[in-house]
Amino acid sequence: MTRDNVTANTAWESLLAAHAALTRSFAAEPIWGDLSMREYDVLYTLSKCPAPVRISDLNSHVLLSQPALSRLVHRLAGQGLVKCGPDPVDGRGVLVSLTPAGRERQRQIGRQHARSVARTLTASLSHTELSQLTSLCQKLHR
Amino acid sequence: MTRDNVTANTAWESLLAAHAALTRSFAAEPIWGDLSMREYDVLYTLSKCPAPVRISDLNSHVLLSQPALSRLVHRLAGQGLVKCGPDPVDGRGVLVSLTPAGRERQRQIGRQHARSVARTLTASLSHTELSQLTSLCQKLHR
DNA sequence: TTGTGATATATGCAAACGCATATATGTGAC
DNA sequence: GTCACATATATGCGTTTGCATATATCACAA
Repeated sequence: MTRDNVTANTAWESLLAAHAALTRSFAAEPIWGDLSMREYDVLYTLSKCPAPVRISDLNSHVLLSQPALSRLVHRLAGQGLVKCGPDPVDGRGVLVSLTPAGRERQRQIGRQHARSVARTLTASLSHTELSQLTSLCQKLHR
Repeated sequence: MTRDNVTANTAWESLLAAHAALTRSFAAEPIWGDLSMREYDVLYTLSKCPAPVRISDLNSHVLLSQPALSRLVHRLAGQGLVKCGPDPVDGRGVLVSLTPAGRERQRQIGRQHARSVARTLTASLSHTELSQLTSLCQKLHR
């Protein structure tokens, strides 16, 4: 294996380790109520969408199989946090959007989670380093 | 929210997105056989340990609850890929290690996976950038 | 040495997941 | 229009997960 390949694999392993450690740390925060982090992730994704989104579009943001996401969305709908409606343009699609209750719940959790993320990451990295990390990760998923 | 906090949250979101996209891409490779990526992850972690490891030590490397990891390890033992033995020093502990078959299986999958990781990451980042990413991620989980 | 609390792993059980596939709708060739 | 194929979501089902808790062992004080 070439040196570059070793470097690439080391980088991936570091990213995995950082992801696991930080995720575990955030999951331990007592801010999630009766939601799982995955459910919150969907609420968060929806909160950044100006218009209703198809389940398949959501699926490209969430690391979950299509059936699992479909059921997750319907669970959230059952709790009144999202609304599922037909897509007028494509009868196969389902358009998902936050209800007011869902938006409120996302904001409430998101406020605390954002604080926690900021506290943890700024404890390890400078402003410049955080920007570098963002830039590198963005290059990675294109 | 301060500028630094926004930067930290942006960085975390980028890392999450990169992790999800790359994980999905690697999972799609037809190299895993009858193992899940989580099961491979345990084999890989074991392959880097010179001596048998306790389940609780494994658990700090794998993002999985203790009962789930315990059952995963016993599944792997049932397939003859790992060996579980008592810890002579601490009767509560279970020491886990790769069997020859497990080591062989890890190597076989690992070879192909490492190639795939290298191909994907070097396509997006230079050698220098990969080193920077490693350094930043390592700082993150301390 | 016995009791008390901590730690390592295992187990019962309901919930959630992934895979395969069904259903419904869209798209384009003929 | 209709047939064949592609796409979006849903459902059946066996497996895996997490939570709560049980069990076994350790550490150490009385």
